Amino acid sequence: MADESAPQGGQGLLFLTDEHLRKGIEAMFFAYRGFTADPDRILADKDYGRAHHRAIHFINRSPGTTVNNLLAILGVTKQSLNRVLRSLMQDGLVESKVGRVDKRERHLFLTDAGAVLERSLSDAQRDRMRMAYRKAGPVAVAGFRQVLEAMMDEDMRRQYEALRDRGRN
Amino acid sequence: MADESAPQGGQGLLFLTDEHLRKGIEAMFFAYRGFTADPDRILADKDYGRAHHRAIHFINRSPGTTVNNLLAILGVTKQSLNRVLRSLMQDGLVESKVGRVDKRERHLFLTDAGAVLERSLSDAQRDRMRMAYRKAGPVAVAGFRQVLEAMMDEDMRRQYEALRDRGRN
DNA sequence: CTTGGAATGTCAACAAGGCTGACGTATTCT
DNA sequence: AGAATACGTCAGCCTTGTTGACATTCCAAG
Repeated sequence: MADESAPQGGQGLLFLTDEHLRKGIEAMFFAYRGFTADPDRILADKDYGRAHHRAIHFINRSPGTTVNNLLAILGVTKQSLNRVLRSLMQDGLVESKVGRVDKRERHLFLTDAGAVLERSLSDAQRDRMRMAYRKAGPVAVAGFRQVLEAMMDEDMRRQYEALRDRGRN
Repeated sequence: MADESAPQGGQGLLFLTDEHLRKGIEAMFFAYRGFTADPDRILADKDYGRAHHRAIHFINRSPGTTVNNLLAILGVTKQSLNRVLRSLMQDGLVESKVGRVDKRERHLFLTDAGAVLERSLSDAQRDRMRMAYRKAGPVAVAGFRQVLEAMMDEDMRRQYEALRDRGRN
């Protein structure tokens, strides 16, 4: 579908040469650094790291999510996540509530203070994203998303799309 | 330049909503996991990690580069890089030659064994990239690259483009 | 020519944040 | 009642980032 490679006159696969692919790999490497740079700067002052950011992001995204849920999304072990959650709860940025229907579950929420931090982090990251999007234009952005989605593993893509759906509530 | 936003009938900036930007952020997060997953698997067997991969990649890319040079590209401290280089040299994957003109400098090269490992790593990563590119098509790929480049910091972009040029030798 | 500063790279020690393994507790399911 | 699930925690390990201290080399000013 959408085979727009024809215009390149018989060389429709030029974009698949090793050289071209390597440039894509390096672009990914450098861009990811830019992608995380702004939140990292904010977090450095506060004794938090990227791990805290990820937890805060997805708790904000899906308030009331369970620990297990978060584990699956972040792709880390519960011991690792627990270390992060413990410090966030001690500092009053995240709170956990015992589940009403299943009391074994803990549902996670940002406190007001947590929401403030989340906002400052995501503002910084969105600003950069917005700049990049504006500079590249909507057609490029559509392509950007297409390639990223094609790069994910199957199970990652499922989680990514589940988030996309749930985003509406 | 290239303002192709017009076709969306007055809503040319729809792709800049917070919601849309957030999806881009999450796509970046999940895609990067996919991006590193294959080399990580290969390296796990060998007592090496992502840091080793990065060093090997850029030494292969620019043979004879100095430690300082590599430092700037990788964006880590020299002490951190040194640990990685030491183990790679002990294992005979990388060798360093004292500079002829400036004896303070060490010029880095992959050995044959190092080149073999590099090949297996970059093959794995390229395979995934190739799949994604093929699936998305050349137009999407062009957009992908445009957005990534717009996401980089100024100095990263310079390094990225310097690599691009030097790639021809 | 010497000497002091800058540049380059090495070694040591520490912290963050991954990991595995083992275990305890509360709750739910069969 | 017993097995399975969800969660928390302790202990210990590894990778990979950090800073600090130091050796070597080069270069330029005196």
